[in-house]
Amino acid sequence: MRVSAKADYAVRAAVELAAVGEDGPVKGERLAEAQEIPLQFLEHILLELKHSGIVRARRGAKGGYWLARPADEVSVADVVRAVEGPIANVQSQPPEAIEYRGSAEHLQEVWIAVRASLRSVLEQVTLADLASGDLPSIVDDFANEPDSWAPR
Amino acid sequence: MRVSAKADYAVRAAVELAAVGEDGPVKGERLAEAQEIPLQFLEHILLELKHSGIVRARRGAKGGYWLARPADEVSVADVVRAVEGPIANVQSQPPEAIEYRGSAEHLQEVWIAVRASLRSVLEQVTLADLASGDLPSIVDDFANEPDSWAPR
DNA sequence: GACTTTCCTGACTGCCTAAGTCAGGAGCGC
DNA sequence: GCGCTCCTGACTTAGGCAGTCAGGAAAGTC
Repeated sequence: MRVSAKADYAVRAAVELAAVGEDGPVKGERLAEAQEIPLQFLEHILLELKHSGIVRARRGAKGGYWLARPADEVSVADVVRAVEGPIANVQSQPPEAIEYRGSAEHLQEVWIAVRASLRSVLEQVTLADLASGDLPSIVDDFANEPDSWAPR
Repeated sequence: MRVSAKADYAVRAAVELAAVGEDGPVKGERLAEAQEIPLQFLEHILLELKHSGIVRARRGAKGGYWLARPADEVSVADVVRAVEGPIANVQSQPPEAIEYRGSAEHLQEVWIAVRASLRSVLEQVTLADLASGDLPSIVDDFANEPDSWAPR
């Protein structure tokens, strides 16, 4: 139930690209500096983002990275899945594939609900939302509840 | 963003205890068989549950484990936290402790919302709910949406 | 066409966690 | 005191996480 450094980095780099917009390719070094991410590690991440079609790249002078699609068509879930694989797996299996015995029978529905609730946030928020700071209401609602900020 | 085997086992064992109710202590071996969990591993897990006050135990003949509190006062979140630690940490830090620079500034609110949405499910569901199969509406609502069952 | 720049890729590392197993010790009830 | 059951630490094996290193391949520049 934790978010890896890789996923965090990937989203931050993608938002940075969204913020730059159409102003030509951005080189890895600049992304790394802007978000304080180790350059070599970031390049591996950007490669994965490229392989899953979220980002494009060109080499050489004037080269760099840019978003393959408009920023409002890329969700945080897309980015996280690209580097971490399926969201909310249980024991490396998707929740719908698990069978529970006896009194734990209904646990499956709980894991399904967990995954759905994660999706309801991550699939709603786009890179454009993040770059503009104008977040969807579901995020605002949760974030405005003081209890959400309490550690536990 | 995945649920460990340990957390899954812990919840299943706890539900089993909830289902048995007041009928005296249940031995580890029986829990292990009922839920098909490796016995030795399960005993380590039960020990952790004991240390965090969710379960009690007695040794010797007629010994075994039972819930320390009524089943409707123990949430799935309690059990998961007991074995996995804080839910939804980012890079091993709670989301409220992270500072983001530049265009990623609002990412913090997204992680906060992610955690809050997880809590809204996991803290709502109790062991009693699971044992009876009568799940809270938030779980039902998510589980009844066909899209929630689609892999992705 | 050489040179520089930037991405692309695989191999490697060190550390940590996950998912267990093994062996023995300690308390409880009879 | 004997058997049962929990309790605990040490150990293992595999794999993932978070990077680093070294070199190669395309794109643009002079």
